[in-house]
Amino acid sequence: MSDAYYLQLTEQLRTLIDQNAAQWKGKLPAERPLAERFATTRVTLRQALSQLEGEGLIHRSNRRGWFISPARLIYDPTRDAGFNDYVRAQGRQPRTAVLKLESRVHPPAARALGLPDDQPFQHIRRRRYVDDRAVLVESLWVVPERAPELLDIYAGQSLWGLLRERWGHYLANRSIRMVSEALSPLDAEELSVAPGTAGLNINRAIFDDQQRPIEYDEEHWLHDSLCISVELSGQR
Amino acid sequence: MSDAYYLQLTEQLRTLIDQNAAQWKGKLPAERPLAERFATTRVTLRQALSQLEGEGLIHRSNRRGWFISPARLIYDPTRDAGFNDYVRAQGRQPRTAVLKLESRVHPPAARALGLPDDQPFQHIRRRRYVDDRAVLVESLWVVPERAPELLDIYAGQSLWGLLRERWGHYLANRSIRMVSEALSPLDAEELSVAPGTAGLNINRAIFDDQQRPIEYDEEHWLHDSLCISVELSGQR
DNA sequence: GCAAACTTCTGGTCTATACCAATCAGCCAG
DNA sequence: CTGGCTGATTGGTATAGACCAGAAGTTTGC
Repeated sequence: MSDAYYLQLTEQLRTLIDQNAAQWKGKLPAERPLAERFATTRVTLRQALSQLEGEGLIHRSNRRGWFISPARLIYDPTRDAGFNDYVRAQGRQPRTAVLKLESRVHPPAARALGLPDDQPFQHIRRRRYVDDRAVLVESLWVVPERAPELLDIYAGQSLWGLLRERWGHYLANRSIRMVSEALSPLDAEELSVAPGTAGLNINRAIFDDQQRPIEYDEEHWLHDSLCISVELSGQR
Repeated sequence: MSDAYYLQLTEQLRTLIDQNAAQWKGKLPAERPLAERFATTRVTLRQALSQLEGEGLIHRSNRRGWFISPARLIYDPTRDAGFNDYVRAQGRQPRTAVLKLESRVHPPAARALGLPDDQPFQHIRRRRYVDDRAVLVESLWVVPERAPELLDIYAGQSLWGLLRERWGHYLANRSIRMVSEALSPLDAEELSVAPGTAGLNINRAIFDDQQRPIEYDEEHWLHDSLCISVELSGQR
């Protein structure tokens, strides 16, 4: 094979990680020892590590080092099962941190819901974890008339559950958009990753069964932490 | 701002590209002149370019240089409108190249369709273009009983159209899986991009209205060339 | 007039080295 | 035992220079 050295390195690292995952407890050795071990420079080593990062095998957090990525979370954005149920059903531990609660305008949400640009929303920003790893940040923009006093009540529970139980909203129609992205500096910081880390942006506009707008949802996921899965029946 | 220089560079390049897109006709100047212009090294410049690549603003092809990426294709993997219709409806020019026609086993397809591992399939591999840019490669694995002589007939047209018109199959149930990935060396080569380029892997298992397996589909897209969009109604 | 051969340009890869800032582990004082 | 300080470690960033192989453009030769 006349492949580039960093590609060979990628393969060697892959098997090395595979073999030593248990004893390393999820964290790779430091870059300098690793580079020395393979008789190369950190630059080339990092190129190889970045490959594995792109595949979703490893990731880095802050400046703390390289970590082995857990299995992807299987996620169906078309269903309204709550995040918590989802994660637990896959034998993982969910957690949510509320970052912000405020009332504000947000033209992108307004447009997606067919409302005027100056429409105010109740804005909830939260960060979600799986097994103590932050995997996404999201902003929820809820139409105030549909859920009065939401901001006073909300404390991290399932929003869709709340909408259903307290205000009797059934989320019937939704329009979903998914785009790969590079995380913005803000999103990256809130997820403790480097700016520009690969991410997946999922936006949802949700209406009730009478086509009334309920909420707009902007999610920013780490690219390696989810596997989108949709089951459909009926001809389309 | 105390940001890293390469992040400032990213911003400067962004505006530079924005202003000169027309006169450059989609192709950026070579790396060396660009690096000199910003009084830095190619290494740092490439770091900035890679950021913009991650955002989907620019891409590179082969060793020919950096190019400005066109708008993303809006794509609904749950509908069975053909690729050609799709692309044309968005004012773009579709094209398909057939890379391979053969009969072979493929355990992943078999498993997804609930068939034994040694089940043979009719395998079609094709590359698809939008406005002469290769944006995806895909492998289709069709159950032979459902479409006899497919390999003799097939010449690049819409497969789903063929299945419907010639064999009367209505594709009723499907299970779709989407995962971000790094393109494999093979996929990367067929798309004329560097190995490990960011991609999006979309797999579909498709059944008819009697739950009989029809085909399995593995698509590998360039990450910057599509925007997934799904419209749903009815509670789920 | 056209195809083959050659040259130049360009991105892809790699080495060696250096400095900074965040992190972490260990020490020390209260 | 706790909280703050400190120094070593580590990832992130950057410079400077080099070589290779593929792509593109130009010249040559029939």
